[in-house]
Amino acid sequence: MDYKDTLNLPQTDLQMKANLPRREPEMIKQWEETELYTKIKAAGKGRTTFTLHDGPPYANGNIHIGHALNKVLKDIVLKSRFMSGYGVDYVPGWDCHGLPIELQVEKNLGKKKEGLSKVDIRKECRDYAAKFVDIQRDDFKRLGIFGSWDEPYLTMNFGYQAAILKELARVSSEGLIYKGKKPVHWCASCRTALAEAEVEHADKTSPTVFVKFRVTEAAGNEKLKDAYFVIWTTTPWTLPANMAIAVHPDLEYNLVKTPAGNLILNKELTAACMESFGYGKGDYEITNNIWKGSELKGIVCDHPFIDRTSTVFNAEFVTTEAGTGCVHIAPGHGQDDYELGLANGLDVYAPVDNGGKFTAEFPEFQGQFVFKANAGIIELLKEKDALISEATLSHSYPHCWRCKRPVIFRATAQWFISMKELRGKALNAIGDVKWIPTWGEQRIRAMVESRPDWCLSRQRAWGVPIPALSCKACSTSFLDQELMEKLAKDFEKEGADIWFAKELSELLPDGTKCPDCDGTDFEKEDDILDVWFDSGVSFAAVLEARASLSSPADLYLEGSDQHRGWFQSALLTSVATRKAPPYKAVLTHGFVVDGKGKKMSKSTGNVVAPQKIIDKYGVEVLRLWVSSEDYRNDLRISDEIIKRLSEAYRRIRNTFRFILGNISDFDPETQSVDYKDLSELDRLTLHRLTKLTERVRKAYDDYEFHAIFHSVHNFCNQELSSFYLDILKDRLYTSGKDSPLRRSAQTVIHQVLDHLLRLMAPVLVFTTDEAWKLMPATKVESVHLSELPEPNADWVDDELEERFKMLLEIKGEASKALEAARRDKTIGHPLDAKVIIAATEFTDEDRQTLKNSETLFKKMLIVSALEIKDSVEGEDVFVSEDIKGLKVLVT
RNA sequence: GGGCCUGUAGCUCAGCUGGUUAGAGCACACGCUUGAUAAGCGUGGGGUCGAAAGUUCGAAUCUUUCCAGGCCCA
Repeated sequence: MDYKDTLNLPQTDLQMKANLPRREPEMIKQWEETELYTKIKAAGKGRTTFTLHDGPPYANGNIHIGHALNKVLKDIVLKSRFMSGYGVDYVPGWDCHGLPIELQVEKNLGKKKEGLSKVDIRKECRDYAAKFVDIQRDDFKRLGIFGSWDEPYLTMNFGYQAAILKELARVSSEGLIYKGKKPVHWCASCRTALAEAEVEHADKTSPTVFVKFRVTEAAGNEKLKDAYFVIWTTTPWTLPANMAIAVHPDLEYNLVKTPAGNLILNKELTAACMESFGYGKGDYEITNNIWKGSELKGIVCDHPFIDRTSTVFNAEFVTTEAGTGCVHIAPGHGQDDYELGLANGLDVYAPVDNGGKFTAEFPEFQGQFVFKANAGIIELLKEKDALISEATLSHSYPHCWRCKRPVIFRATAQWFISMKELRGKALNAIGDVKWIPTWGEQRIRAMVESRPDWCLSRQRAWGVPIPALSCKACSTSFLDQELMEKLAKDFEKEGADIWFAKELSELLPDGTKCPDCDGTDFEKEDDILDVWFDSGVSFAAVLEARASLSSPADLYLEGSDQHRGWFQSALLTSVATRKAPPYKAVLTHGFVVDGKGKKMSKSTGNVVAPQKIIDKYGVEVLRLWVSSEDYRNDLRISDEIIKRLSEAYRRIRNTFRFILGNISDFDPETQSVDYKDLSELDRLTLHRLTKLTERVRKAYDDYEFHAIFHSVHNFCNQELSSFYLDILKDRLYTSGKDSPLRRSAQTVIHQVLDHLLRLMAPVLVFTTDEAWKLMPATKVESVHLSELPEPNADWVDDELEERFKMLLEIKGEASKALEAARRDKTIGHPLDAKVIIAATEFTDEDRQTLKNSETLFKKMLIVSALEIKDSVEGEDVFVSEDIKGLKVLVT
């Protein structure tokens, strides 16, 4: 008879090789077939709900590693919250409207799009978005994420579109919406506004002019009287819209006597300007009159050719890179100009029409195309003796992506949400929210404090219309409350397309009147809403609309870029309409960067695709990566990191496997050994398991997921593999199958595995469930329907822990002695060794403790014999350096 | 250029309100084992805490500057 056959060797169906890429999809299928998620939802009924509201990704393109990170974090949160006793439902969402989809659709259509109506385009966009929702949904499900995948929320659903309009009406009824002007990129040939994404930069040749503005009110500064501020511009055609001059408050400006008069210029730029003006050394004189920009503020000049003044303001954006350090400001034709104008109450003036031609507001040039008018403007400047010099310049200039023609910057009418009243309320609301990490509060606070009014309107096709009316009689443009409310009901049934498809007469409630002139004849306006408004109001469209969710949400969880995105759009719309934030807590994570901490980009070629990791290692390893990193900072990913993680995964899996193999003949119901009958070593393990459970549960509660991975990984290595389990092997393999020694070991490792599986289930969704199903006598069909283990107070034994501390320290020293003996070839396997330990200088108490532990200590060292003596002598004695008076002899 | 954030061994992380020779796991090297074996065990080397200056009796831990990097703006 083979001696081997008498051993109780491990037996289990949990394979050492996980084969995750193949197994995971099978398990997902199995979960679907057994309707696991339905059961989770059902189990949560009647419990306190925990609502994590999903921020909708944009329905365009395949998922990248950032999506995977975000979704896995959410999944870990919800699984752990469910297992902590909350009712949860993960309702995934998609952001479906907006420019990127519309652009892509137009690109795909190519020439075919000529002749297509807005409604046709919208249909194409809807199909396109739906396609990517499907693609992304499959990818997300593959990540092992549980959720209501069959009932996601899509911002293009009719119900959602209706909700958007209802919320718009609600914001409007609060009196927060107004129509104003704002400069946008405008293509005069396509007669449309362009978004940033539609603008391409290319070289263009422009005329450049130096223009002088005569000072008329010197603010008490005599030296400046009749002097001239000189500005430089590459767009002479914007001069009719000049409203001001900007100087930098901290730069120095000097007065220069020249043939063209006394000129005020930035000091550093003076020499270069004189050269540009064609003045030789003797032609000008730089005076000692120097002012800081801040001292020039408030000076008033005359516009060179229009009967209007132009005031000097301070602006930080003024640079000395080119020009004169004095900047021509036309709030209707530039972003900086616009903001400066807004801050100082300047008119957003742009006397240019949709075709890029001057309007009747500037009669001298009415009907002239702006770029053609440049020459005429320059002539006019000459006539008025305002031109100092002119030249041409080739520079990078924005062009229309479609017609490739240069675009202009032009103020157009737009709808806004005013921040005037809202800002203070939003800032207050920020204080009511828990921000994780805490600095998130400072970040969003600073952004809300400084953000301009929210521009709601977009001149595009794919979105929810802003159903504004324009009165044919008096040209007043307005939002009608009744119309919006009626329309919202219609959207619910037929979708937002009807605004574009139907005649106004079919949509308008009876008796609609112009608020200004009581007129009854209107035109539809066809601006659509900024998509940030769409997703912003998801608390209304989703949380308030679904029974399984609650509002405000318990948590929003997104990347830190959303402080300026969704967190803000949701906050503003919610505060505007509900007087309260839409979330109780906001958690942000960093961005995924490469192994060196650099951002990923196609051009750098350092992009890590989740699909590649999944195919090679499995989702489980990707999830482990998410859980191993401190997501509050940026998260690094590289081949090395993933390789390390896959090794860590194997270690954890092997621990599961070893325990499973050794409890295959164990029935915890009938064969468990009482705690009081367990050995000290067993109880020490239960004590430490309890500590681990406490730590891990706290980490879940506090969203400190990386602490979970590190704690569990350490536990598997330190406590189990290299200590407890290593010692246990002898007991498990050689004791009688039903002996108390073996059963007590099984009692403990069964508990250990039961705890570990449940503690890790939110992270290692596949492996824990696979192992769970192989556990003896599990009553719950899936680990995901179980609960996180409670720390068992009866298992805590700090005194025991303290006692073992000394033994473990001595064990470390004994290991060194064994290692030395092994090196000398005195021994091979420790089980061949006999060890004598002498505690010569120990206190009597410690020596007694040690002597009492002789048997235990022999097991801990896994040696054939062990003796504790008062002294030991000989050449081969190992004398400890770390523990005074400790000697070890190995024979 | 501005706001916010980050920078501890090859990798991922600890290191509490400043206080003994900076820790863990993994990886690496060497060895043992072949009764967790595409496994297990042991021992060991490795960082002065991004850099500099400062505050302090004393700093990885506080301050300033600089460098590198990230997000959001300009």
